[in-house]
Amino acid sequence: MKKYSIAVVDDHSLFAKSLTSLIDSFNEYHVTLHATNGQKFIEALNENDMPDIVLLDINMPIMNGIETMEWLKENHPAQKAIALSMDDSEETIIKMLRLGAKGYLLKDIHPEIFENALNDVIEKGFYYSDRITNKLLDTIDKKQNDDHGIQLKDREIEFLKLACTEMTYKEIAAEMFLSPKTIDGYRESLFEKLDVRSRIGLVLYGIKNKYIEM
Amino acid sequence: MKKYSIAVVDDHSLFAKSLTSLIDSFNEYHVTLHATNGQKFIEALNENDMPDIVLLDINMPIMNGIETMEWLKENHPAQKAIALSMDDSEETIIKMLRLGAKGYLLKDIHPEIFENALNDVIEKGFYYSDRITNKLLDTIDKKQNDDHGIQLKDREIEFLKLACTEMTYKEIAAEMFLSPKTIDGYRESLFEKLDVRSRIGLVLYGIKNKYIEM
DNA sequence: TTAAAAAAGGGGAAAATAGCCCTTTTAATA
DNA sequence: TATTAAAAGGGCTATTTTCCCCTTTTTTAA
Repeated sequence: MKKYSIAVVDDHSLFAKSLTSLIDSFNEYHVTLHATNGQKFIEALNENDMPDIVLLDINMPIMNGIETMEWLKENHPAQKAIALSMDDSEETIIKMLRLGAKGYLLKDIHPEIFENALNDVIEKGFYYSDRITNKLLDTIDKKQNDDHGIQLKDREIEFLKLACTEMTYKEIAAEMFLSPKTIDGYRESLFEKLDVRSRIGLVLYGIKNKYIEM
Repeated sequence: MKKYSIAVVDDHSLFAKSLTSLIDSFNEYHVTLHATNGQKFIEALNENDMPDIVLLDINMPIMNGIETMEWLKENHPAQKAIALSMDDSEETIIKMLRLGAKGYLLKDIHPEIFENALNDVIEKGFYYSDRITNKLLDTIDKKQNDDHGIQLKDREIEFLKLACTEMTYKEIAAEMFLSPKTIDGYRESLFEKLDVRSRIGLVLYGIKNKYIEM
């Protein structure tokens, strides 16, 4: 019986190695490739012998899971990949699924369910857990209007960055060569767009989404 | 040859199971006990047959690694335990080592080094990695700077955390069962202490100094 | 035990922030 | 070119934040 081949792309060596042991203990699977980031994964790929499933961690140095998924979509659109992450933020999940991930597993999943997930992806082409589905439903409720993700314009981003400092809006207006009233417009429109109710909310959003470095 | 026994205490089932596979593949070690939190670990312990090493995750529901370590120190002071965590915050490391952990491993450690660490703990009684040592040195530097200034009291920290949300001060006062005027006192005193001029400054300070997780 | 300090609370006012509805200017494109 | 959408700006008001100076209560330490 031919075993299905799995590639493990994860920078947490201990986890990756351990996961490999586990997968190799399954009857129908074995790990044929291991890389610590997307870049190394791509370099190690043999175009003529692609793995049946790629297990892709999201947070990795150099080339992360999202970038790797983008590359896969571009270069090997038929490649099956499952995102495997600690990160259950809606935004990340959506990004990965949009890019064609066949499933999104949280790292605290039970080993038996993990094996089921592999089976499902091989047999049915996808695996979506309850938890991920619920996360998505939450997201739909929260922001059904911006279904292509929140795109901030350059000028808005500039304002957001300044709003994340101790400057008053008046000072920000001077800095941006705009009237305080215009700044007030940016503020209102961002409050609406980002679903926050105070400047603190802007700051938290800015930091969470890496518009400002700490 | 007798194998050394290892207990794995970790709520991330997939990781725990995988790690078990890995350890069982080592010549000198095998996993004899697995629990998903400290409570279950303690219940499962056989007083007459303690494991040679306990691998203890920090972040777990119900009873976390620190609490479990406290219990071990109290009840089995000779028990060897290694903290195993994603969390490389100085505070946590220090807490665990003070409680008698024989080592502190980050989950992205290399499998070979992991085996070495187990060997060291068995043979020498401890294992400290470069990275952890450096973290501790960093902390010593920081503490020295803090000495003539910034150490926040519990109640101040509680306030700071709430100030880093979209709550108004009035709402924070209600949350902390204090008068808004008292909250105003905390605010003024923190502004002074942290050298900031607006609530935004508090938020930035709180995030920079990891009083709140993002 | 008593003095000092820290924590809790208050009055009042100026500045900043937030919410709503509106007009003018500029840019985009059909 | 005419139409439209977006960007910039204004007026007004309510709430929140910030600041300064003050009293009472509780803890801490000499």
